[in-house]
Amino acid sequence: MKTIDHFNLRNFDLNLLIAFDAMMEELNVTRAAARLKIQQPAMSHALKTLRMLFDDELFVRVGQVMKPTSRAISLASRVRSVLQKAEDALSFSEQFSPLTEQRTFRLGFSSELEVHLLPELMTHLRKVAPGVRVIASYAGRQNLHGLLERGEIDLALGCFGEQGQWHRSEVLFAEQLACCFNPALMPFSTPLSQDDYLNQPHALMSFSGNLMGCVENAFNRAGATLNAVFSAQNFLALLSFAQNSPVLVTLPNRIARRYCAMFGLVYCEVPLQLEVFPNSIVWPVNAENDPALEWLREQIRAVNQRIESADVMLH
DNA sequence: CTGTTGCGTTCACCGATCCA
DNA sequence: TGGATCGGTGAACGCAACAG
Repeated sequence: MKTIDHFNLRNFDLNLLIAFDAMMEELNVTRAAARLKIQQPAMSHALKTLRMLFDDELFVRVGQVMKPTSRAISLASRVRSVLQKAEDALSFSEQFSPLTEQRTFRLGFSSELEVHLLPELMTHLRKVAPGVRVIASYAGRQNLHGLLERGEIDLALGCFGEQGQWHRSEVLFAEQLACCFNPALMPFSTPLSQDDYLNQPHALMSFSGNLMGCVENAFNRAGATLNAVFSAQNFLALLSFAQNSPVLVTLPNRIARRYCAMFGLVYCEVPLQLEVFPNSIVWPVNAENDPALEWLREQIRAVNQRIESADVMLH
């Protein structure tokens, strides 16, 4: 194994590498300083020291951004690799022991997964890890990154779209859309025809403050336009609405299957070729090697698998 | 206990650049 | 062209750690 020159490293403030990495991320001294929770002059001093040590400007101002020099660009990946290894080494802990461990996990859920997966996950965790506690909160596309970045949640579950560079994700399952309606108010036979589906007023789940929410693009790509008259974040409001009104509710397949009958609604598939919506587990990259979170992800996968098998048996 | 050192902060000021 | 914004620099100061 190659030996480490401790004397040389002792004379190099490793915080400078963190400053360098922050500068590469932000390309702005003030924002890089804010990222490190120091003031801009301190960041400026750090940059000055880095310039002296590497004998290169590293970042030159071009207009409103600090453009990295070729030397900075070539250093970037090596610096990131060093920091990643340091973080991995420091975050390493003993193997997680579910039977004895006392730990509180903070999980962010999209609203449908909170209802559909969380109860079964909790039932499972109570059996296999009695010392584990869970604080669940809402996580959506808009607030996911902030929640993970600020460490307010350990991981998130839901349909979130693209992930940032500092996050890792794995697809848990691919969700399709389904629809349901009150047969007493809408006397359609199932499966629904495309015309019947498209010509009726619709109610959908939306977290973005508009009527169609994140499914809008999927319908656009399928060349379909829905007459959306109502959207809500909570699917119970949609089902309750459809119970009393002649309206088609389009919502995630799993939710539709499980809750339609409770509201006296008929379940059917959406008569369109729509893309699927991947529901993922998302966690910050710095928790990559946390054995407790690794264990938890495994439990989530197992519980999800069980739910999927039960759904298949039922339908 | 005291002086030294290192680091970060606030403050002030300057220069470069952007934009209305 | 002047105001706004941003980065760079230096002085003064506070604080904590450390050595003697």
